[in-house]
Amino acid sequence: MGRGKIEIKRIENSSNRQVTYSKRRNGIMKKAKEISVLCDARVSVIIFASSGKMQEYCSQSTTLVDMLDQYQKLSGKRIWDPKHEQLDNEINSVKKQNDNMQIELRHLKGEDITTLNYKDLMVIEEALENGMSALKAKQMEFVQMMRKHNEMMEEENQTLHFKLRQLHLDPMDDHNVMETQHNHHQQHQAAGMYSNHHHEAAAAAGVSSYEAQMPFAFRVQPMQPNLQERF
Amino acid sequence: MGRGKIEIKRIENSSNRQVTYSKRRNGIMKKAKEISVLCDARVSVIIFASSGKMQEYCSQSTTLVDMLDQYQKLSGKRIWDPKHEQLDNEINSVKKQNDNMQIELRHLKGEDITTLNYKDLMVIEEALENGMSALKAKQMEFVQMMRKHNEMMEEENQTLHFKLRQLHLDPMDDHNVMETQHNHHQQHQAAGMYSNHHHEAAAAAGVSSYEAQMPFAFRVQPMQPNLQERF
DNA sequence: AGCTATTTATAATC
DNA sequence: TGATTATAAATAGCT
Repeated sequence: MGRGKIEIKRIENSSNRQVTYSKRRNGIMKKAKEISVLCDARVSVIIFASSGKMQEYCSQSTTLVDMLDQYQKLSGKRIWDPKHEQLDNEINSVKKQNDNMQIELRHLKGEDITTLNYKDLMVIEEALENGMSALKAKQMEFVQMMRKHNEMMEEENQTLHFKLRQLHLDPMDDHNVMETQHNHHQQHQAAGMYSNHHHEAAAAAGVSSYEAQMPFAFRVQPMQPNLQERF
Repeated sequence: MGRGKIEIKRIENSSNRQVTYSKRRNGIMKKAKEISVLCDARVSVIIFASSGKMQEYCSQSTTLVDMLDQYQKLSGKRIWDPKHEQLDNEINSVKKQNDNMQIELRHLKGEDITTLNYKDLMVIEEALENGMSALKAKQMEFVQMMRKHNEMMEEENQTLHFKLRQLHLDPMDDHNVMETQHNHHQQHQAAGMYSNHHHEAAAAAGVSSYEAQMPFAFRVQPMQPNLQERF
């Protein structure tokens, strides 16, 4: 129905194809609307262009889901169920993984091990020992970081002491010294389990006893700001 | 397109309506096929007559389910049952659990701990220590079980030695003694890492040196049959 | 269901 | 793209 008759086969000219697609698609949609009105029918049309663009029509009186539900009933074909099955399988597989991990986790935490044989226990022991040694290595990193930090503080401390001694007659400075020493005690407590490492570091660095007992003194800004929040 | 023009509104004459439905339905299906061939399009048409009768068309190259899947993606509308959503949620929740467990597991194994802060490390350390101590307790159970078993063997051993001494002139018995001692050596090797525990146990029990060097002798049936397979 | 006069869709063209 | 138009196709009303 046009200036010339055409064969029903793929239109090779891509631009012609696009034009024809658009015209005929509109035609189909129009026909779908018409039949649904004229004949009281329910129609669903979904159409994808080769470009991937989609267009749909669904009669006013109904919804796609309703139609598909009825389609399933009448055709006996199952639209939803394969999808359900797929999801069910996925759930089961993931749950299985989950259970296995949970068991492994509980074993590593020393739970539910009463039924294990000796070989299983050996495997767990090895895992725990590996974990523990990696952990200790990481903890040691922190300790080293702390030591280094403290050493720097010691140096700064000494420098500041020296400068202070040169100005020891200024009463304003004396006042400051008292305040900073008060702060220092709070910090020392906050350092918690690492305060003793600090002393070791001081001893190892060969500083005097008096200076070793003055950690963190006179500090205003932390030299490694991010260090604090990691502890 | 017919002998007369018609208005697009419900055809009241039921038999006319039925005839028109049939003709136009065929027309739509034909058009659907044509556009899918001419323009390389994928088309799905589902149509229900007011009588309830259904007819469908779907392009050769595809399936209804595929089209609906793509429809969902492109339109964002949800076709699939609420049940699907439920399943999807379940999958996501289980996967999340899964991920968390995996992370915990890796941490306990000493993996991926470089980014952790000190508090996290302490938590892991505590878990590892708990696990280790539970493990050691369980291992100790095995050792105790083994000790007990060995003690019983020692007793049995002594008894049998005594009985054997009373019969020492019988040449048939002498022959038996040689055979059982041969067996005993094989068993001793098979005991593996626990052979030394056995000796300790024997020493702790206060048995004589000679008897301590004769473990598992003369045994025909294991006294705790299930013990074997747990090692 | 077929037929056919007529309307409608659309291929070619601008 | 969009409009036009000659022509093919669809189909309403009839049998």
